[in-house]
Amino acid sequence: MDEKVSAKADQAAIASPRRAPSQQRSRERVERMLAAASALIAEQGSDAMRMGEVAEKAGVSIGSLYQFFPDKRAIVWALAERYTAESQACISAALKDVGDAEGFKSAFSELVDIYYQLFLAEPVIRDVWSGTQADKALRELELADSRANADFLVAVLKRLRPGADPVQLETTAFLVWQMGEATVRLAISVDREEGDRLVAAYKGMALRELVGK
Amino acid sequence: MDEKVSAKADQAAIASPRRAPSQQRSRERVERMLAAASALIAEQGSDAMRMGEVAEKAGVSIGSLYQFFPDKRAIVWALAERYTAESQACISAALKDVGDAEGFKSAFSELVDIYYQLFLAEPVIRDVWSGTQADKALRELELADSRANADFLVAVLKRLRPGADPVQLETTAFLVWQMGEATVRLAISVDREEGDRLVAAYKGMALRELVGK
DNA sequence: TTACAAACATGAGTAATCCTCACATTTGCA
DNA sequence: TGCAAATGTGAGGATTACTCATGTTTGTAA
Repeated sequence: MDEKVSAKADQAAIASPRRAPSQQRSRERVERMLAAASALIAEQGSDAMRMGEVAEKAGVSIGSLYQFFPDKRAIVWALAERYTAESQACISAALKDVGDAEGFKSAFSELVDIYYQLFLAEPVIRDVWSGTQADKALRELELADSRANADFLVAVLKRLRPGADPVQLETTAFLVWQMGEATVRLAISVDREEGDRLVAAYKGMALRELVGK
Repeated sequence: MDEKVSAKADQAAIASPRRAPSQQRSRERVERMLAAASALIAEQGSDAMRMGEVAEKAGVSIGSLYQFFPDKRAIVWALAERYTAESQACISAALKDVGDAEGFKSAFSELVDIYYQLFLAEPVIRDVWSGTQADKALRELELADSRANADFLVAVLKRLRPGADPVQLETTAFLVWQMGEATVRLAISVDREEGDRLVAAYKGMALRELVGK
């Protein structure tokens, strides 16, 4: 009972540590668990995902699941972290070699497309982020991720527009990036045609904002 | 069991109908239930809200709760619907008498401020919408709400820019409105100073997009 | 090879929680 | 006043996240 109380009091607490898999066998089993969770989330959403189903689909016992994941949220978190790392790598790669405004425009446009395709291909991503608002820890992971991504934008923009006010630049970049994430999430929940229009409209809006008309 | 299966199969199903309160006494009790739920959501979030607590706080039995709300989601839905109605009224009022571009600018700016204040003052609102992505029915309510609000914008913009392409206009208005909601939600989850900056940046961005530079 | 500790695996059981249902009480009205 | 419909109740059924006592496998040092 006292355990439950403390869990409530500190909702943002990171899941208490569990053994990390150190043997080949267990590493493979953990992979299977994550793959099973991913598939189930894609089917029904992370909320409807049942720990028993994850275990069954992964071919492990329920106890093994809890050997490596302290609770249900930790599984979602683990998947979220993977996508976060993936997206950051993708962004830094896309923006690394931008030299002028034209280069930025095409790099940014391509970046948005990649994101859009990623979300279209992996409905799990959206679902992994779905609990974002409800789960404080996930919300903060997402915010940190977004800031990190915006920082890439800021770094590039500072090169392109040396005279601009840094605070203004950071605010704009952060906002534009958040808008991009919101747009993509929105785009994949409407029909494809409208989604494409929305993404295109966002691109124009963002570019006007970031590099002027 | 078969009941459970059907519930899973149709996650978006609106909660099965329950008796609507027809007597004065029960109407008051339902109000108390919603007030209790609202207070609990403000404290701990809708996910942590316990039906037993709602009943206790409202001074009714658990059975009475289920007399009027088929399930937990229905309570959240009921609160969400109220805010939806409120916001629509607020928007239509703010945009009703807009005549020219200048009038639109100030009306829009004021509208955003009102929204921002509303979210700042009522953390329940954010929490009510927090499950939005996970809960299909809520997600669709939010989308419908957003479209309805964007339609107000479209109507005004058609008056201000008669020559513009209607599809383009609708896409932009819908996007800008969604961005606004995302901005406000973002703004209240960072510190006040940054939140203010983000909202201001959004206003500039949206107005440039909607009525040009 | 063998002994042994640490890592790993198991699944029946515990606790928390949503929701039902059989029965009691109150209200509006003929 | 009597009665049907509306409302009120809370113990208990059903589901599910998570634990733990116990058994099995693996790496390793003698």
